[in-house]
Amino acid sequence: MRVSKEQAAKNRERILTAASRLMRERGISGAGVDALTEAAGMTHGSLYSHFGSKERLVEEALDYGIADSTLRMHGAATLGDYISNYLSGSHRDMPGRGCPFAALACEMPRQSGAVRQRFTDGLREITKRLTSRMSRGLKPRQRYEEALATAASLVGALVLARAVNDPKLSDDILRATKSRLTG
Amino acid sequence: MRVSKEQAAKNRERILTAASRLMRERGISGAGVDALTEAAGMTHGSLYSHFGSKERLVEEALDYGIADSTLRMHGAATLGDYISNYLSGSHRDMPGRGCPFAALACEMPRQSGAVRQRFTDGLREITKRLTSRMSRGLKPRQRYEEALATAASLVGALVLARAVNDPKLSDDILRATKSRLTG
DNA sequence: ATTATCTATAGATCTATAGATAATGC
DNA sequence: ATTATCTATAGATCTATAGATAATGC
Repeated sequence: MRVSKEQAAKNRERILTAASRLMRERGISGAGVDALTEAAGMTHGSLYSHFGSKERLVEEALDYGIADSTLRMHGAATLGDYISNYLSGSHRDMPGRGCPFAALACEMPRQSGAVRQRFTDGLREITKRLTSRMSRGLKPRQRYEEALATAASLVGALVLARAVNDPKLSDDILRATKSRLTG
Repeated sequence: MRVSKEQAAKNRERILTAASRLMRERGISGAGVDALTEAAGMTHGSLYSHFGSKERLVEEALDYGIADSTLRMHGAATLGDYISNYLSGSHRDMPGRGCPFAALACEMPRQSGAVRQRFTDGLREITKRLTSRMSRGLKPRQRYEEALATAASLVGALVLARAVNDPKLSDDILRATKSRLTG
């Protein structure tokens, strides 16, 4: 049943990407070891040989999703583009490929120190990048605060837009926040 | 083992308040039937005689928490007071008695239609009350959008402030959002 | 010889149900 | 007679471990 080093590395990567996605879709506690490995085409045993425990997989998968998410912001031409994209219907409707901060924030208070640390470091990194895009007219401290407030608005809008049952209200939340931030 | 009608009503209420609190602290999926009834001083059997299923208890407990939360906003003298209170360290540190929207939003996408409906109705009600407190100078539609954007900011800030590991960053998130909304 | 993977299984825990118990309330 | 509560237990599901298997890579 053993596979080549190369194939094993690919399998590890597949567990990671599947975990990163499933966690955002079902929540960390909602993504079981079985579902995580099955989504990567394996049985749960291989999770333990690759990662040792679910908790350590969660740590790596969180980093994986955050890195992806940070890259995407780096890719946006302007802050307005990034905000528009973040608050779009397609982002709302694809949590598995979307912002891990919005998808996982609510569960963080109940996660291990190592997991929360990665979430915190990732948020700090995103904030730094947001800060650098804030109005040049402001003092550094003000730009930092603008960045934090913007991050909170974005996450709150996305989380609420996903939570409500009514598509019209959901769209309103996204649109209202967009015009608040860019208008 | 039977108790008086009066006592039974009290017991039902105690399960409700315990559920409303535990759900906010541990999440809906994290609050098991055993923990919920034990916190009310009973065994899990009584949950089923009072509510029929965990899902129906969740519906009622959500309403219970939302009603409480809405009352608290009604009690604030000004919008600024409400915002200050919402973004305080004590609110952040007491999720069990705090805003159910912030505590439960992330789990809503995976809840039953009935539960999401109550969440949605509750958010609409809060939004209506926020709208009525927005600047008189704006058109009704603008006031509604300001209210939605404010709600998103509040929820996002609280959720992120609870998620991060670093008390300083957590305070910064609350403070930055407060000055954005009131300053 | 090493090791990635699978199978089987342990031991918790979760929601739910059935039936017994015993006090209420007619 | 009704019913709130408890006990026992069913059946899923969850994380984790042990041991077997079989192919890799020295």
